Amino acid sequence: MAESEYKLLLVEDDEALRFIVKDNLEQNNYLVEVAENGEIALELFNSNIYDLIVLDVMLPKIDGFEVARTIRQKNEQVPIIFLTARSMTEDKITALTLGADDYIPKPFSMEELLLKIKIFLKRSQTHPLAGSSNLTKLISIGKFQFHPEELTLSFNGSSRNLTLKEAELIRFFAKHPNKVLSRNEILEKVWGSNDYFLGRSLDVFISRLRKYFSQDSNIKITNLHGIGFRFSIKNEK
Amino acid sequence: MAESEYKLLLVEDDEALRFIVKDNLEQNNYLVEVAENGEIALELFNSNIYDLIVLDVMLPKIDGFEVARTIRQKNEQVPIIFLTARSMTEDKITALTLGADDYIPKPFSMEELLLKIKIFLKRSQTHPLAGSSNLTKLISIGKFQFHPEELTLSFNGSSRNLTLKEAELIRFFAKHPNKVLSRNEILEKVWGSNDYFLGRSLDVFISRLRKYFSQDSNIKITNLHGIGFRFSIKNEK
DNA sequence: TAATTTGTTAATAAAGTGTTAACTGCGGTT
DNA sequence: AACCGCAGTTAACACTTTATTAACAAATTA
Repeated sequence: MAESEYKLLLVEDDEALRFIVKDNLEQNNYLVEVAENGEIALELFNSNIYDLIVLDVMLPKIDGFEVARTIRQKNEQVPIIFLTARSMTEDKITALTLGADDYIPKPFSMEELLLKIKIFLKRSQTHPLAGSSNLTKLISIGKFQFHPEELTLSFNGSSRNLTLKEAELIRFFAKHPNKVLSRNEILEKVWGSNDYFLGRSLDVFISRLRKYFSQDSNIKITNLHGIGFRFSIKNEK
Repeated sequence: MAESEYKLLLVEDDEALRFIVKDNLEQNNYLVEVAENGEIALELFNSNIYDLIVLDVMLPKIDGFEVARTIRQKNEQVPIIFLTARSMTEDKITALTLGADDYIPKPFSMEELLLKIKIFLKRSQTHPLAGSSNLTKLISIGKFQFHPEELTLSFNGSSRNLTLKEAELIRFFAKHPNKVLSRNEILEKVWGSNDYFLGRSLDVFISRLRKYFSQDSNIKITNLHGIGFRFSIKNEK
């Protein structure tokens, strides 16, 4: 298995490079989603939880800094690694290196990128929600708004409190929408271990989440007999 | 005998090289299918199950990266070994060198290729369905689309749910189309063991699959009395 | 034709799931 | 220290889904 469970967002416009870097990151057990421009990047960021963002500065339309600024309004912590051209002016580079973020000049080696990613992820490990990820304040799930920090799930003005495990399970599902997740995978990642009774516990939580999300018929938790579950979000038109 | 069980796809436009490499791989007990360009490669990939892909980067029409990207959309795990020309730009090569995928600069030695293949196959153990490894998201079987992860078989817009065993059996057949498979082989690979009653169980499943595939007269499961079965797909013109 | 193998449907047994409620352990209160 | 409230686990029970076994018909082989 060897799952790192970390989810990264890679923003890069050059197609070949994007493919190679994505592929390499995946081979190193990161979950990677890609955006080829700033708009798509922000869209993705709004409805997903990422542990780290790799961001090319030179992008069509909205440039990398602009994207970073917008991201920072919603999330002050998620590490951002900028991919910069060699031609960057001194002041911009120094501005970058001061914060928690970092930069890598092109052309770069995968070793270098992997190493920096590793360092950042290690550093940003401390937070209340056990598991792995860094805190995004708000995640949209269908008609709902999920606040991992607040442990709330709100919809249509009203808000419901969640327990820690409920929140972690929702977060895990939100991280892998529309994907078949094995019982084993869920238990390992959310509960940390896996035995018969925890499996039943999972069923109890599933049952509860179904109730919570029942107001939005586009959100479903489907069981695949003998395998696991799929948290699916149909985006309506 | 000496069946390696591993099935490879070799994509290479140079005819002589293609022939030599294929021959060499076969000498080493790999099942090898070849494609001379990206289009054919993708076509083959759509209706076959491969354990590893050897992919020339320089191809007519669609280049190797483009092929790889398309493959990765459907299968995140299958190892890809790139054959690259020396002329590649620095950053792309360095980006490649680290991941689980690999590259081999031309000209290369067969030893080198064989060694890398061996390493990759060992690492990416081809697992049963439930373990979700090297799963292609979608495999075309005649008019049908088979989704191993989702456990569905769809055709003409409508989709039917499969059980785990049904899916495993279909997957096994799909990997060895038009080949005679002994009862023993099927039972060992799909059921894990072999006794009289499991044999009868297999017959029940065969019967069911025949029903599922009956809408496409080009797909047949033929019994060879006293021997086993052949899952055959006639490609229409 | 007799024996064996296969095709098919139905019956049975086994495993997995959905749900509610009871239990357990723990931190915080009185 | 006894009590409370709560989150998470375990228990219980009904129910669903799946795989295996049984039963019998049909086909094949010797």
